[in-house]
Parts: sequence; C-alpha cells; structure tokens
Amino acid sequence: MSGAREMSAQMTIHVAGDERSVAEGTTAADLFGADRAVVVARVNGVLVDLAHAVADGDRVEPVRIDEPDGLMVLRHSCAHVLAQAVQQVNPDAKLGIGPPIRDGFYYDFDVEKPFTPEDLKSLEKVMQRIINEGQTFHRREVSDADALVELKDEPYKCELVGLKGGMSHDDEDAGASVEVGAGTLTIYDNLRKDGSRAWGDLCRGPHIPDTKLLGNAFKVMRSAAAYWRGDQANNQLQRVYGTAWPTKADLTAYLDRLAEAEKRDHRKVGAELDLFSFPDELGSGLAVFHPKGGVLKREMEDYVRRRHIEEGFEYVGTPHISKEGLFHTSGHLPYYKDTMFPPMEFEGADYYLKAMNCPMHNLIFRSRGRSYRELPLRLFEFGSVYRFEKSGVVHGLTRVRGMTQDDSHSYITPEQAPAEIKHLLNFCLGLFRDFGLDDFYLELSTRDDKHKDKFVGSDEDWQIATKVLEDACVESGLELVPDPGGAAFYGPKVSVQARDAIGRTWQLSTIQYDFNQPKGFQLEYTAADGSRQQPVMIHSAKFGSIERFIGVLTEHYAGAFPPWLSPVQVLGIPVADDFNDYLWDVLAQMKSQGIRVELDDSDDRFPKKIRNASKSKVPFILIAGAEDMAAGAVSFRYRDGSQKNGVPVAEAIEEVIAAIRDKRQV
RNA sequence: GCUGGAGUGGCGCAAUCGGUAGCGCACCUGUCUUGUAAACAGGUGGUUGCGAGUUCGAGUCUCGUCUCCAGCUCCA
Repeated sequence: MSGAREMSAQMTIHVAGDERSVAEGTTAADLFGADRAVVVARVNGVLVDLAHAVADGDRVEPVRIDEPDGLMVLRHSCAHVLAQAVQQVNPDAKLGIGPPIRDGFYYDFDVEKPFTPEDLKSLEKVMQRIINEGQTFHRREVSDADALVELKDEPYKCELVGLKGGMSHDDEDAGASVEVGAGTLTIYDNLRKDGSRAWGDLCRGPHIPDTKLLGNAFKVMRSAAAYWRGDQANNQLQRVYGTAWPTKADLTAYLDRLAEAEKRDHRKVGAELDLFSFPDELGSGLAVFHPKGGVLKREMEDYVRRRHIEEGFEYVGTPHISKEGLFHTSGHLPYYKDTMFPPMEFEGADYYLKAMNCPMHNLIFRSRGRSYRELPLRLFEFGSVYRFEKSGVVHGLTRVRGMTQDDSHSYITPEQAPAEIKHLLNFCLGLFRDFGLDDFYLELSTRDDKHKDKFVGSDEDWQIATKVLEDACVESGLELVPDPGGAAFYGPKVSVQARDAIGRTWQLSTIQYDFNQPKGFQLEYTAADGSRQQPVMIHSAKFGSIERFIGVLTEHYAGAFPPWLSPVQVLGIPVADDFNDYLWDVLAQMKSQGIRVELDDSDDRFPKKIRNASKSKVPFILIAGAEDMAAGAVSFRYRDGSQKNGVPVAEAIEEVIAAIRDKRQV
C-alpha cells in the first residue's frame, strides 16, 4: 500500500459521472468517506464496501444510507448485529441466513428453545450495546476449504458453502445468495475499537463501515419458525425479524405505519361497523355478512354483474357440488385434491364441493354444438367455491375456505386470445378504478420447469400460452413482475396487483390461459370451413373473490366507504325530538329515490348522536333544528367534521344523489 | 400442516402466591332532550373456548382438543 503511494501511480476513474484522476490504492472511503450518509459504493454497478480499493477505469458512485440499496445494506448489517447478539447470549445457537427484506431484515437460528418475547427484548439491549461499541465490518476472502474449517461449528453455513455454484433459483429466493455469492467466499469480521475480533459471519456483503450507523433506529419485531431453505421437508429454524432505518424518525414513522395498518384491519373494522363476522360455530375460514355488510356485498355484486353483461358476458348459474368424475376430467382431483374438501358419499357416488367453477362452465359450453360465430363465448357467474385451506393460512376475509368468485370463462379461438386477454385486462382495471383503486402492477406466473409434474400440458403449449399473456402484459404498459413457478396446474396466469391507500399491495384479478381443460372436456366448435376445432379458454376472476375484495376495500377506505357503497348513506340527526318528523320527511324523500337512509330518533342527546354517527362513518350526516326547519333546509355534517348549514332540501337531495351516481368519495 | 403466542358477558380489558370473577362501552328500564365526538340513575347479562386431570379448592397448574394471532409453507 505505502509502496503504491510512493510510486504515486495515478489512475483514471469516473466518480458519480465525473472523470477523476486518483492515486492507485484509493478506496471508496477515500472518495466518499467524509459524508457519513454514504455507506457503500457502487463500482461498475456492483455494491462494495467503502474499504474497497478502486481500479483504473472503474465507474464509482456513492450509495447513501437512505436510498434503496443503502437501506438493504443497513438492514443486512443490522441482521449481523442481531446474530452476534444471539450468539453472545447463546453460543450454541447455529446460524442460518440473515438477509434484508422489505422494511427490515431477519436472521434464522437453530436454537434449543424458541425465543420468548422477553428474549427478544433483551436481544435488543445486547444489540444496542454492540452498536454503541462502534464495531467495524471487515471483509476477508477465504477458500472453500478454509471456510469449512473455520465454520466447522456452523452446519448450515457449511451447507451453503457446499451449495455455492450449484445454487438454484429457490435458494436465491430464500435469501441464501446473501451469504454466498457465485465467486470467492468471504467472511465479514466485526472488530472492536481495540482491533479485537468480536464476531464473524460467512457473508457476501457488502456492509456499512461500522455499527454506529445503526444508531437507535432499529427494533427487534418478532420471532417465528421458518423452514431451512424454505423447504417444508427441512428443519424448522427460529427466525427473528427486525427493522432498521437511517434515523429514529424514520423508525417511528414506520411503526406509525404499522399502527395505521392495524387500525384499518378489516377484521377489526368489520366488527366495529357490524359488517361481517366469523362465527366459531361455522368453522374456520367461513364468514357471515351482517345486514350492513350485506348491503356492501350486494352493491358490489349488482354493479359487477351489470358491468360483465355490458362487456359481453352471459350470466350463468351452477351448483356447489358435483360427482367426482367431473373433477377428474378437469384435472382438479389429480392436481388439486389437497385443496378440496373430502368427498361425501351417497347413492354410490362421491360428491365433492367445488373448488373452481370452470368444470361446470365447460359443461354449459358442451351442452350443444357450438359455432365459431358464437366465439368469444363468455360465461360468468358469482360462483361459490370451497377450498380446504390449511389451518394456519386462513385469515379474515382475505384467505377463507368458502368464497364467492366473480368468475368467468371466455371460450375463444387461439387467434382471438391476444385481443380477449387485453379486453379482460382493461375490464379489470376499469372495475378497480370504479371502486377507487388506481395504482396497479401485473405479475406473470409461469411454470416451474424443474417441477413439471405439478403442471399438465406440453412444453409447446406452455410456451405459446405464456407468450400470449406476456405480450398482453407488455402492451398494457403496466409494471410487470415475473413469478416463476406460480402458475396454475393447467396454465400460466397474469394477476393484477393493486396498491391501497397506505401503499400495501393485494392480489386481485387473475387471468389464466388454459389449453388443458378444453382438451380434457373435448370442447369443440365448428369452424367456418366446417371442421371441428378446439377452443382455448381464458379463466378470469376480476376481484378474485368477493370476500377478499370486501376485506381489501374495508382496509383501503378504513371503513369510510364512498357513498355508493356505504351501507347507510345518509343518517339524520334531529337537534331535538321536536324535529324528528321534519327530518324524517326529508329522509323519506331521499329514500323514495333509492338512497339508504336512517334516522337517529333514539333517546340519546344531540352530541352523543353526533359521536355515534361519526364512529359509524356514514358519509352524510343530515341535521335539522329550528333554523333549518324554518328555512325548509337541512345541514350537512361530513366525515371530516366540516359543516354546511341551511341547505335547501332539494339541493341536499341532489348533492347526495350526485355523489352516489358519480361513485365519488366524500 | 409446522413453530411460537393467546382465548375471561356483544366489544375492549382487570383479577397478587391457586381461595369461588370485576370495570368501561354496548344493551334494557326510568328521568332527561334545542346546534356538532359520551346527560344522569338503576338494571340484565359470564359453567372464564371445550373436555379431562391435579387439588380441600382451578380463570390461574398439567394434558388433549377447537378457535384466533404472528410467521413459515401454500394461495383467490
């Protein structure tokens, strides 16, 4: 190093776009170290430690702690501090992997006893001490053989060393790539101020220069079990989740966001607003809709049904159960049996609750000869399906065992596929906008080529289907995220993901290209030349499930639904009993025009009625007292607490009607 | 399904070392009722999720089971 300096050989590099001449041996820290907010560098597109020495011709950019890559590194380094803390408290804990994730990080450990909430609290204290020590991260290259010797007490790390090179995509997904990259193995040592080694971990890096940067803007969140390398067949490790941010204020803001999400939780809001419940007596994952939730559900269904018909769908109806043969033909019993409820046997046949509507729609298609002139033939219904979801995954309305799909099947010629998919995609997006969601991206789920046994159909069929879907996605201009291995057993799918009011994403629509069921059901139509041809079918559920969508909307609006969906649209509150009749007369006029109204004629005093009304989140509170009555008027109180007094009755009615008609939020 | 946590009136919570279940809201009754987030008084309601066990005695300890929560694995 000093030799190089003496020679003072110069080299040319590009720093954040500017060409600069620097001495050989210059590190990223030399270039950016003065700014503590710069935590790592990007050299020729690759993230490296600040201690990394740049080479002639390198393109070097600073990476700040608050940009996405910087946050990932910060969180990854925090995961190391957590692991150090765990091994300090429990030297027998074996290390799994510890990657950064969205908003935080986790680290997996093999420990005798799972972590208790108290353990997590004390771990946080130990972490804080490590951070306050100002330990520095140092990268050290090791050979595979040396690594295996050094890590002889870390069986999981050794396994990762053995995997290096032959790493599969699954492992990358599971975060293993954070520990070992494709190239030389590296170990990161944490050194104390006096230069002694506090801890070390097999890791690809890079890391922040020192632990001080973590400050007090981190938190250990929770622990849970996780399978080693994400495989149910492997050991369960104890995973500790944490979060880390550039500043304490960022951490607080994040915790506030979590609190906001909790406040919006549809299970909580649904109970508060008397929308739906999940009676134990029914069984797990089965919801009942109360009158107010019933209004919401009916409004949605009525609108969605009408829109389907306008878009060229035909409304059909099918039963909830069927003899097993049907689900053999469709492929569900061979490929999907675990997710179906066990059969009930009677009259010598096994009957299954349906998990999908498509087989029954196929029977409708097949009920008579079909002409090419009928295509696209689009069958649609609100189909009740039942799925035997594993007990641990059932969750509110978003993951249930009994649900209503707004399910349709388009029977088309292969040539019609691109146009039909585009049509469906636009239809879905339009529906979401009507419901107040307007931020989307697409996910393309394809077959996992390594597990072909989970999917039916030839390579060629899959290739064609995938290409058609992908083209439609690209053409939509929306962001497209690949999801390898996520396809249905009978074909690839596109799903529409929507972001809600607080930025969370939900999977809603799915559009699936299916060449298998037409084969299985021997569907055919007569082409123009008189030949018999096999149609392609496109499955599409716009909201996925009505139940889930109600859950999503409840959280999106935090229960304050736009007037057209609100169970009660106008709630009348008289200033005193004497105005009950006058106010009811106004409400009755609204009611006769289809507006959902209620009058609070309870014995409560006026302020209490206002409070109750506010908590119920009705969009329009209508107030009438002596002044209003004298003027033939009413007063509005809106959800934000604002007020509009002395509105002539006719005007008030028009205001409410317009808001409902325009599907406006108020 | 797996790991951990938790189930106490409709909802939110309390109950010390194991000593026989209490509060607020809601609900019911009565007296009230005049302009923007809680009038006052009284009252009803619980086999502490369910079933065993330990104990003189179990909300509390043990086992089983069901349900919920967090995550894993899956998925609309």
